[in-house]
Amino acid sequence: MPTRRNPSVGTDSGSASPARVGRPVGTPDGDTERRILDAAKRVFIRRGTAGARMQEIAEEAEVNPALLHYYFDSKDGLSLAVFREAAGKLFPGILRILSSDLSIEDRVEQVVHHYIDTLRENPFLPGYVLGELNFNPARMTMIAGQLASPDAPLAPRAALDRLGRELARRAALGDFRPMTADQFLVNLASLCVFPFAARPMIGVMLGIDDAGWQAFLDARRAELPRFILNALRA
Amino acid sequence: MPTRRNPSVGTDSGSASPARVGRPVGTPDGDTERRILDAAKRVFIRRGTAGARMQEIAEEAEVNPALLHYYFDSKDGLSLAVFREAAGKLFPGILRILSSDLSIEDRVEQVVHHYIDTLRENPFLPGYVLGELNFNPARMTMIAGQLASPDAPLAPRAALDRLGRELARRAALGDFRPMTADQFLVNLASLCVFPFAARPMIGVMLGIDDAGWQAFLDARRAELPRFILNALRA
DNA sequence: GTCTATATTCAGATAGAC
DNA sequence: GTCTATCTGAATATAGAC
Repeated sequence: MPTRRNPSVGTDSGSASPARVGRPVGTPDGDTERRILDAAKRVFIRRGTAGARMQEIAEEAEVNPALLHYYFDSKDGLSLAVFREAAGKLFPGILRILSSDLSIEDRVEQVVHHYIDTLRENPFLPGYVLGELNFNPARMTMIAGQLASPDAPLAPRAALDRLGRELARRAALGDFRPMTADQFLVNLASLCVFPFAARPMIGVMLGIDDAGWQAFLDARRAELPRFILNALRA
Repeated sequence: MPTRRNPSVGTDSGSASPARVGRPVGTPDGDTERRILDAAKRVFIRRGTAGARMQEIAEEAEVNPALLHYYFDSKDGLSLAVFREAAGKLFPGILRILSSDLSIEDRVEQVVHHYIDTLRENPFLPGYVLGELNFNPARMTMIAGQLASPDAPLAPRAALDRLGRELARRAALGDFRPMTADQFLVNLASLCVFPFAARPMIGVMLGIDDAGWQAFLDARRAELPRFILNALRA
């Protein structure tokens, strides 16, 4: 039975320079736990949780398969660690920006730019997270606590209520048409995230290749804030 | 080796009333092939393609597990049949409406109502199709031919070009801000489809239960057309 | 067309040496 | 901490009787 069951992923403050004896040739002596997690991220995102194989992860991490269990106990444990990291990239950003003191106009632009920029670098994140949540909705409540982080000091509901008051204030001023914070958030997330989740579908429907996709994203990044603010306008 | 490898799913014009001998008690003598496909749809959508088990499908269809192979050869064959049907519910509708001769305004409203109404009845469809396409993008090209059906006489690209000309005409009239048909289509699909794919996430973020979700959809169905048309307005 | 029984393959997990 | 060797269970698939 393994001894070191993974307590909770993160920057392990462990022993600085481990013995080099027995380490396979050609393998950089980086933190094994980290290497496994990074490989797992790639494989889980590529194949989905159910489709991923521990074997493939071990190969991609260039470690012995048994080590996955040493560090993460089970496939389920590993997949949870991966999901935590993935969700951590997707959720806190928008909440932080929407909770800020910027004008609604600036918040919209920042959200759009934030999402398009980060998802461009992690294009498969939305598909993975959405898929995972569909097949295993409990995962969402598991990470709910993580949503209100030091990064995003407000819990979602509190942040949304505050946003709703601001929207109502601007509506009273005659700037905006009335809209609940809930619909506003969903509209924003839909327009930013969906295109990435639907990338393969869009590619075929629009008949575009990778270059066309990048151009499409460039245009979208520039146009979307105006589109949203125009929709909001009274 | 099975004899009857499934040629192509559909209303099988097969022998009307099969012999009742040997049929398990309590089982309605409906078309077995159809029963399998319906059960498979439910299971694949619930668990994802990789997570689904032939065993579970057989139980849900109340047929002997070996029959799945008799009718559909392999798990892969069955999953393809399921995906075809699912995609057939998701794609042709929007293309048909967008290709129609209605005003842009009416087309937008019809698309919104069409999607919210059909997805309400099949809430897991988007998550399943998007997930499947993410892990197996080739499936999209496999069904590309199906997109231009008798239902939607135009191929996607042709339909979009026509739509683009109409948008340009209305922009020239000063009705709309300029927008490509590509962005227009993605905006529309995002706002209609994403909320269903993200249902579990939204439930937690907004802190709503099933009743709250239905109310949210009611509001959305009513507001979304105006939101979109307002965004489009010059 | 439907069933029982079984072959085969493979994945996740563990024991125990080093 | 890392390795080899192996167990165990499960899942897809097929053979062949009826």
